[in-house]
Amino acid sequence: MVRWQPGAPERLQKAALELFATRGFEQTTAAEIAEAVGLTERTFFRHFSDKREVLFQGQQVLVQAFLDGVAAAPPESSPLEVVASGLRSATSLFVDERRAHSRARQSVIDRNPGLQERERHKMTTLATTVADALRARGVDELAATLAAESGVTVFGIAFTQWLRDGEERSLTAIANGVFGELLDLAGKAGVSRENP
Amino acid sequence: MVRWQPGAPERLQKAALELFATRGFEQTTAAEIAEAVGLTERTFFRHFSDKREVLFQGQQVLVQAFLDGVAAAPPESSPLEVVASGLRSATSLFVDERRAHSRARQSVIDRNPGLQERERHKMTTLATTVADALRARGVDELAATLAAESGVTVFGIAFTQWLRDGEERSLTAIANGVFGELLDLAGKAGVSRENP
DNA sequence: CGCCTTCACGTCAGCCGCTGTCATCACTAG
DNA sequence: CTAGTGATGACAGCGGCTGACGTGAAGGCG
Repeated sequence: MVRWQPGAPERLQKAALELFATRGFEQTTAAEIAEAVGLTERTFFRHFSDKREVLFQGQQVLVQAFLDGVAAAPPESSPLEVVASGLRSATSLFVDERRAHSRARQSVIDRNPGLQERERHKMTTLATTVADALRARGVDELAATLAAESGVTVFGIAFTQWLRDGEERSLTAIANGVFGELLDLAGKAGVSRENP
Repeated sequence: MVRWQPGAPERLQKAALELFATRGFEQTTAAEIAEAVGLTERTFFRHFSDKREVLFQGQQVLVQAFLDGVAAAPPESSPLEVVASGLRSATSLFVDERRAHSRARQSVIDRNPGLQERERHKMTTLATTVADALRARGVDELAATLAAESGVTVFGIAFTQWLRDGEERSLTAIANGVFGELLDLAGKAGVSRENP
């Protein structure tokens, strides 16, 4: 006789998403989530540092994918080219089968300011980590920060588009387009700066 | 005989910053802040929606300044040029006399993850507002979002540099340099994209 | 002058997020 | 068989935050 069912964190995450989707985030207590899978509130907080985190655990694989892409870039690449490589690696994680789940999750986040705060925080963490990786490649601090932040911005915009109703392109394709648009915008502003 | 001293929100903000700086954010209760200025915890939460907000009220003037700069840009400007105009307007708010206060405030924020989350959230709000202003000028959504987000990123990086020890340039000058570096980075990535 | 409304605040009760502490008990190494 | 190990339960407690209600000074108005 097993004393506990395995996979407590995963079960909690699943139950939390379902409850948040139906009742709303604030109307769901941590104790209710725990009870839904036969655990106690105290155990919930042993697996997740706070109530919001139950929706964000798993972002580490995204960070790692981005980093892998950065590492895969040729040594002579410019900072933004390195970031683009990370972007391709990170976006390739989000295959089409994950779109429905991502939509449900994002819908919950979009309805709660506190969750949006946490999401931005995670993106910032990602940007900081990527910037560190760039500096480790020899990129100076300002360029590294700018390139990393821009890459994460592109990811965020592309991800939002990926979840839109009717969107069928892959996240990688969308991100590539957004990245190109960014270069385009900078190009337009750049020429007018050179010829004022 | 006046029943209450005027300027309760300002007094609370001042006391909060001082207490946060000495004891730390988490070690300071809302009741203590209120008591320090002769008020109750309940009144604290009447002026600030939550404990963190006491450090962020006042960001509205920054948003407005950014918007004013956007509105002041010539109609034929490219999206990033419009954003650069907003950037100049926003950064001009931070005169040298404010540097000490900004440093103290930032020091408190940098020591608490929850406050960092809130700060990022405020920056995102700013970016969204600027993007709306750009779209109102006829910029398409993707370009508006990218340009606004890039502008806020530049602001954030420049602001951090402005607060560094030994830094003596104006925030506007720093932001202008960071903005130029962004265009430069994009230029380098752009040419290699055209000639792969 | 008296009355009445407004408005900023106080008081109180209470929920919930989150934490420290200690006990419990299947499982495992020896 | 015994001594951990590790995930969980039970419980007490603090602090953030809210709703409801009361209170008194300031100001408008007849």
